[in-house]
Amino acid sequence: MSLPACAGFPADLTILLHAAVNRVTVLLDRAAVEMGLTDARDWLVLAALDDGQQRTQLELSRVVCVDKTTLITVLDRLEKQDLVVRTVDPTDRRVRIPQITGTGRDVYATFATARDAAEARVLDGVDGDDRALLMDVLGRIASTEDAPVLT
Amino acid sequence: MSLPACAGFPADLTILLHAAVNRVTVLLDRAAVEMGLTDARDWLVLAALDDGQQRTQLELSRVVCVDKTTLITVLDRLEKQDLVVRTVDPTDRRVRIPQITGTGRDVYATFATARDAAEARVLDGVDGDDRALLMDVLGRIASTEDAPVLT
DNA sequence: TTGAGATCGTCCGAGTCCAGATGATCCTGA
DNA sequence: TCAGGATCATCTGGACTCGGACGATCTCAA
Repeated sequence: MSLPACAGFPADLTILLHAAVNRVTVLLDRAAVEMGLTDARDWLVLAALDDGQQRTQLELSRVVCVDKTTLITVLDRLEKQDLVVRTVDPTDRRVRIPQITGTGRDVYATFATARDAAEARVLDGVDGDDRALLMDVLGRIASTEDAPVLT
Repeated sequence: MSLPACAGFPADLTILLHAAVNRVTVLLDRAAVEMGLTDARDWLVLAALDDGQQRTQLELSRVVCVDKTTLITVLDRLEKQDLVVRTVDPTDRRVRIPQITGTGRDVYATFATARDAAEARVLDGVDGDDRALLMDVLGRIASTEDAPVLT
């Protein structure tokens, strides 16, 4: 998942986005392995579970943008480390409700501070207003509707 | 490579970046396959070659953030489609200099307009100043120095 | 109650990725 | 000239990814 640092070339939104995401991913992967997680996906899942909302595995896979079959291996791993448990929904025995455990919450909390530090470093020199704008625009990009047809 | 659209959850720089990059990747993958390219990497490579600069394969792999062994398969594919040729550096017979062909340039040009359209749609409602700022900040994130040590 | 169809999590297999090994070639110093 | 080491592209083995198939379970209409 980690890639070499991108050298600069023709600046275009997509290319810059890729480069930026690679940059933070490298930092966060490093922070993740330092606390026993193997991947960025691990803490993404923990982050999604940390809000306490009950989600089915399928919903979870959509939320964290991880393929449902890949999510299984992530959950298997996290469950083996006692960071997560799969509970059975009493009203529907098909579905599993993954939930974060106490230790999972602890691990995620310490990771979150490392993550915030990494993000702060990466945003060094960008003032508050610009940060807010950045987040806003990114959020808007992320949530643009799918084009009905692409001619 | 394509992922389901990300539902919104705790907004954090990394998560938003991932979501945004997924969003544009979905759009661009679609545009790419419509003109016979299989992947985002295909046009990334074409984009890098389009500036006419002579690069060794290793340099190219660094520029487009693609593993050198994976780049080989990408170049094989592009070469088979006559979009690219591998020339041998006359001064160093070890290295190959991949170069974009005329048809490669044509394909990339038409793709570039599709890409610009997709990006424009995604940035709809963001005015010029904010766009410039976005690109600037992304560029700065992408080019932050590697931390010497992470304590 | 029963049957058809939808939806869940999981499994399987073909395809892909990438760290490390390999062979070809270059460079440098003796 | 030549040996030793560096650097290039490529190959290879083992791990990972993900579309499609599967069994279990639910829902709803008859």
